[in-house]
Amino acid sequence: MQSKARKRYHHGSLRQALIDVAVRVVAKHGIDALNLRQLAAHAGVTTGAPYHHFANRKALLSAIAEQGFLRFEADLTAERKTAHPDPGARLEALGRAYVRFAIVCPGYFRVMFHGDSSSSGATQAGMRAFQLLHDTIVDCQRGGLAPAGDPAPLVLTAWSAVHGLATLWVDAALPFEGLNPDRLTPEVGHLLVRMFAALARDQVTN
Amino acid sequence: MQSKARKRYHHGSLRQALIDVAVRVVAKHGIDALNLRQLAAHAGVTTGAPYHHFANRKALLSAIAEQGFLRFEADLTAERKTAHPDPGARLEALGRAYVRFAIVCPGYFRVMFHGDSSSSGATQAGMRAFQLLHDTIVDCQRGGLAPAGDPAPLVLTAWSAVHGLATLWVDAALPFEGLNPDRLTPEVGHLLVRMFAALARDQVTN
DNA sequence: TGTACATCAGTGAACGCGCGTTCACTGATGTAC
DNA sequence: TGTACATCAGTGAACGCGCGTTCACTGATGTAC
Repeated sequence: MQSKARKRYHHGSLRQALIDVAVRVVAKHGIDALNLRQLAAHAGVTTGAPYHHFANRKALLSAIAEQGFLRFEADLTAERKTAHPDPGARLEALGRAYVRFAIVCPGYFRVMFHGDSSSSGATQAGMRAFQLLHDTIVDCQRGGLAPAGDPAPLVLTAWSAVHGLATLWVDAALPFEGLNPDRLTPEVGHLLVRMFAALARDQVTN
Repeated sequence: MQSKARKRYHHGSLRQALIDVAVRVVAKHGIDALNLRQLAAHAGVTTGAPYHHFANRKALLSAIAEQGFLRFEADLTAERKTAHPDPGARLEALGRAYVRFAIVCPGYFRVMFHGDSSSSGATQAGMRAFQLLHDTIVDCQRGGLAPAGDPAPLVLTAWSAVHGLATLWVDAALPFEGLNPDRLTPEVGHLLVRMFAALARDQVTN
């Protein structure tokens, strides 16, 4: 279909096509390697064409970040609608969705967190994703599955753990052999949830 | 002393001076903004001079990463030599040292984890730092301060949490108000250690 | 159903500059004798 | 203690190119009548 589409003078969906190619390039070679001329070439279009859709390189990155955050939020929100036996399971699913997003869409992930893009749409979607995690942890507290009190440290700990795991993965910065994150990722999520619950029980006992 | 030193034809320690300036630039404006000409200018030297110390830009980044990892390792190792009441306290101190390094030296931190530099010196220092965390967690297990069994998930969880916290901080990617990481960072470390211990007790009880 | 015209989204050539890198040179430093 | 010479670490000018960005243009599309 690409070969047919390429013949047409008007691309039809160049904006999204550019974003798609860009995400793939960033995933493979990092943000620095992103270059509008090659991008246009990959999309089968001349160098000037992208400027009908993005004011400049930075605007493209902003658009990618915004779309990334929206998809990210959608992934997490989908998890809320899935039936989970209890808030603990939901929390674990949220964490896994977070890491999964980074693994499946490393291009988006990189731009979202290193693109220096602070579009309001992006921050808002990021905030909503965070709120989801926050609410789930509060639900855990109510159900006795997380220690009572100020939820902020719990939220930050969970957020840091999944973000750290995702980041280490995407940056291939796990400088140690014998550790297989692919296998360990679910275990980490499960461990966190079990630890929340254990500390909650501990509090009740004391 | 800079003004005096600048008059001399030979700089004396240009190599380190360049690294120092580079780290400051990266801390402020990111790796992409690092540029050898400006760097030379900041160090009070002409454009060609850096090439007597670094083969090219990439070599400079590698040198920064390597030095960063060595300092990082030294920071963590120093914590091992400090007297701590128990392995749990040592683990907590290690975590705080990790995050502190990122906050104090964001320039090094960025290059270490995004510089695409994989010098063997750097990876080896990174491995030793990781080993330190690993050993401390095993000590916790022996002391009943962490759940028994395969330490790998515990290690990865702890590593992810501190790395995530550090990364979120350095990237200023904490997109939520009302959360003050400066205050919360020690709490996160403390929480993790307490959760390890709680889950350990839980295992004994069952 | 056809024609005129505005608008949109491409083309492709060119501008221009920032920045990595090179090179012939020169001043300073250290070492042999 | 002084002289000759090798070597190191600067200078400063220039090369060259990759890449963002612009611009006059042209082909396609949609809408009014």
